[in-house]
Amino acid sequence: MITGEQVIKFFEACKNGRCLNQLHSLTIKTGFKLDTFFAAKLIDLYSRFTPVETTRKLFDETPHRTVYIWNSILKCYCRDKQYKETLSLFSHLFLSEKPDLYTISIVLKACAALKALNHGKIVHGFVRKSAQINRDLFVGSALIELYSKCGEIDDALCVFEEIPEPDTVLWTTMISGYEQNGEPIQALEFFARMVIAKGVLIDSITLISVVSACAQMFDLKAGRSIHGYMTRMGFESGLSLLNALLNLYGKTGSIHAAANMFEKMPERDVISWGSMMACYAHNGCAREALDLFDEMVARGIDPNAVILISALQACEATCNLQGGKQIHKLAIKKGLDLDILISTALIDVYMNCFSPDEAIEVFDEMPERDAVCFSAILHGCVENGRAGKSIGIFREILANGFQPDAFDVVKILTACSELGVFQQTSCVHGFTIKGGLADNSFLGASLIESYAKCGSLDGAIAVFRQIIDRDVVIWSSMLAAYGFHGKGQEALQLFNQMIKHSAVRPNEVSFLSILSACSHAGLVKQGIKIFNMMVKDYGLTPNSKHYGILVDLLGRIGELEKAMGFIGQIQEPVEANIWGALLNSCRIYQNMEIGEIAAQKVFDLNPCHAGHYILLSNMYADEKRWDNAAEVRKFVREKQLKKFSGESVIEIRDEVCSFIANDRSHQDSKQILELLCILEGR
DNA sequence: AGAAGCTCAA
Repeated sequence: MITGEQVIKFFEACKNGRCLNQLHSLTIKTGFKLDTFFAAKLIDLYSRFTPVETTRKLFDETPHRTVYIWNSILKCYCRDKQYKETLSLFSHLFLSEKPDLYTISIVLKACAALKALNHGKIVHGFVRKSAQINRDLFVGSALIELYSKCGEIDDALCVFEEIPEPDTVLWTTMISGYEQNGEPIQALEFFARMVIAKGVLIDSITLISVVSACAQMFDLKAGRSIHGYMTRMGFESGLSLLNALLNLYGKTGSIHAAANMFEKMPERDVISWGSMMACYAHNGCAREALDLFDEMVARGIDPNAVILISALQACEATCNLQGGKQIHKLAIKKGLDLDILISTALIDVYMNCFSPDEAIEVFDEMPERDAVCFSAILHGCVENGRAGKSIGIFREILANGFQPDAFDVVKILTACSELGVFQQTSCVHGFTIKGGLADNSFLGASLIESYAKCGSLDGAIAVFRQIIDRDVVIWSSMLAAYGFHGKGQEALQLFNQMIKHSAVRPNEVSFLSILSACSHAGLVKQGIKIFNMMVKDYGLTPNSKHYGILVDLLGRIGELEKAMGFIGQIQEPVEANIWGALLNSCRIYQNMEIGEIAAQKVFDLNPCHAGHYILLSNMYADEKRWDNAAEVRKFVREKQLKKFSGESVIEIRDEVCSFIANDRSHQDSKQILELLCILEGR
């Protein structure tokens, strides 16, 4: 017969899990009936050292189950993150046994992890009925955790306030609750309360949350003073705490402080490496982030999803497609490629590296999608000239019940403008009104631009008129809208209305719009007057785009030398099209001298643009310098330069057709007519 | 008899 004392000794020996099998076989061999104490001990040991299934088997074989035994199996499932199973077992337990403090704290933990607030509230109700459970600190901390994980931090505070003498863990749970719920100021205020509270010790876990709160606020000053406090109180060690500090310095852009800390750390884990990488990646040192990633892998540290995301962001920032692809492969190898955050990071990398097809492939394979990844693919498609695809994505966003934000709508309007699709623009307009986004000024400006670019000046005017509170962005976009349509006089009228009858002061963009409108409409004198107004009356500094238009305007009235003089004043690198505009004017006024200078500049800046060579060739021809003309044309032939063709778009029902407006346009029109016939026949 | 709070991305 085995004595109780022997059993206890055996359990002591089993604490490392090694003698577990012997213990179990002993129970079977000796025919020792599992009394409840013994069974409970055994299940508890099994739950620590064996897979859940094995423990479950033992549990199922145990005939008489005490609360202690139930608790062991509940803890086992909870530790294995099988929270739903934990709750389902709890409901079974409830039928036969009365849960104790320990049961309740496990169940509350499962509710918190599942964010099952209603379920948790029922358990809370049960807690309140028992005075003993209600004053238990462990249950209290589980309740606070439940409410704070479910975003109900006020309810968490209510629980906390009811506890007469909260201990360090309870205080810390509250502080971290505020921090996790994006309320770092309250977290620090709570910490201040904790510091002056009597008889409560602050430990390193408390400080982790406090430091994180400082990091969340990007408050280096507060962080430094906490660091100072830590030094005074002797909290200079602890990996997690050092990691939190590393993150603080990283978030506040103190690269040196972070790198210094990282170097001096006695030990580092994945989080240390991840924090340091994120610090580099977010502070414009993407190269260093990737170097660190390589070093980490070389040292045999296994990168997790967070690390891969940081590495992908570093690739994105440096347009490192090769690196991105390598990390993609690694993610596939680790089975992380379908993770929603990894997939989103991959989409961002591919889109930023001008590889929309790869990004779309990643997107198509995602098993589940959230609003963030939809935005990523939408923005990426628009940026990469996949306007048609982006409209499909936008429909998918709506079909999946996600609410696009103003940024998404601005992007989709860019796509509409690019395609020139009036009906789509009009639909999106309707959506902005329904979605309550009509107040957004950037969205209003996008709508104006979109309508104008889709050929509906009336639509643009209607949007403009409906906006009561017009800011400079709205005014500028309306000026630009008149400009697109060659309505120079209307643009000038609007500009006068803006500067005389509104409180809005035109900025650089407004001037660019009005100057461009003048240029398109051939209002040369007015344009030059407005340019002078911009510099003298408004004290704004023109950039190369403003100068470009001025050069064009001066060129039109033959002030070629003056125009060239202005080009000399441009501070930034001069774009090819500015010299191109001057070259064009030189042809009109037959000024070969300046024309040759402009041509040389334009060829240097953009050697592949056939149109500029043809222009020069025509100038030589005008002067009857046939040899020079032929020479230029021969050059174009030899280099196989082609003139870019203009492209037109029409919208038939919901099909978008584009055709190229060159000598083949006849064929294209025929195709469109055929398409029309098919559609009509439907 | 058995127990709690935390750090890297988004």
